[in-house]
Amino acid sequence: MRVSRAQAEANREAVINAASRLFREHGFDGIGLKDLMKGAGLTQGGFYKQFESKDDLAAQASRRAMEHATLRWSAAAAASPDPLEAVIDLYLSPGHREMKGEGCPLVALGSDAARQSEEVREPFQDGIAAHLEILDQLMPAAEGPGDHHKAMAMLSLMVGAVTISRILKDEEMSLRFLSAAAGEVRRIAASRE
Amino acid sequence: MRVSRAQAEANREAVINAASRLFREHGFDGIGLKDLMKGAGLTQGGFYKQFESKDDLAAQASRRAMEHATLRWSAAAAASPDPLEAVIDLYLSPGHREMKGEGCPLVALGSDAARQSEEVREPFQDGIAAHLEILDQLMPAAEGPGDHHKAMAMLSLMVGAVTISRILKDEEMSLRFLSAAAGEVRRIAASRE
DNA sequence: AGATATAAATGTCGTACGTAATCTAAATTA
DNA sequence: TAATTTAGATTACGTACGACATTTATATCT
Repeated sequence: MRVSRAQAEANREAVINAASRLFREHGFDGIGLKDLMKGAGLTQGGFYKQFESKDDLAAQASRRAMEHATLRWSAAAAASPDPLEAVIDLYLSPGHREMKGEGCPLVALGSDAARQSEEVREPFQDGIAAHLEILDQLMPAAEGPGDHHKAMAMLSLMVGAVTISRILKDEEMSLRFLSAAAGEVRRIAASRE
Repeated sequence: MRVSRAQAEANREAVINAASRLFREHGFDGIGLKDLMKGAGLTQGGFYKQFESKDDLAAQASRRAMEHATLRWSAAAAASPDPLEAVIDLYLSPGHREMKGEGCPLVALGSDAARQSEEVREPFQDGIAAHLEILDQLMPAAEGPGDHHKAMAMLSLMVGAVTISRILKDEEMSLRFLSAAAGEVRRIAASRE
């Protein structure tokens, strides 16, 4: 049964949103079209009326996820008198570690993404660039334009730490990775040059 | 057709070695039993005589991969007058970035590993601990016993940087992530306290 | 030589992605 | 408004491949 154009558009959005969560939870290869569509309350059949392929959906869902992550960072930064500390608290926290489906896509899908097509990697690249811009604005001494040396190290450190903290079974060790990373992120931000 | 006990053991080793490479190249869900066995020159039929399940093989292949990675670090460190620099050169290099199948399992499978069973995560945890020990020995001022604060930050930074550098399509940006990470790893190692 | 262990072949059953036919209601046109 | 066209959604299907089990033949070991 056909639905209104507006409804169809809403359905498409729902599929992208569901996929952006489900891919993060199960990996790109860990979930099929049937369950992706079911996650949006639809059936598999209509999929190819909305998307070219699973890869196409993966690219759109990745973009959505990266944009949400960027927004979370800038919202947290804007809402706090100490923006850098707000981002650190948000990201290097046990809460974020548990948010596999809603957390940072670089953590949930980073090693997966490296194996994907260029269409899927592109939104990751754009999101990474956006994260670097935010990090640069959080630092006291602005860097040279387009340098991003410190921001790159901070982002790498944060992504690596949460990734490792999700692997570890040892809860204490997992938490120590997060706080060690938090300490060094602060140090990098504060360092001059 | 049966083969000698020694041959059977060699076959099992070959499967584990092939799997440790193939899982890193394709992800745990990205390759099936048939191709894993073919990678060792065998057919699928004999699989369950050698392994309990795919998960069992994933755990053994992950352990093999992490142990190899640990050995590569200590070998590089032992062979150089500047051990820390040797590890940095080995790890934060374009060469390692391209070695998806033979490189660090934390980079190739990090976000995958976080979704796996405890049997698979355990070898990752053991390998992470071994890496921390090596890093601590590379630093001028030894840390308090069992602290590993700086080593944790260094490992997180290195893993995150190579992961991100593999995602990026922009070659220059990818290289800058690696050298930014190298610079900050040196800085962390040199920092006192 | 006989018992046994093992690799290979084959089978099962579920699910993967993608396609096609069908249905229904919205959109378009007259 | 009524007739026609178009398009979103559903069910069903096809082919391939997923993990895992069973059977078969043969080479090794007692």
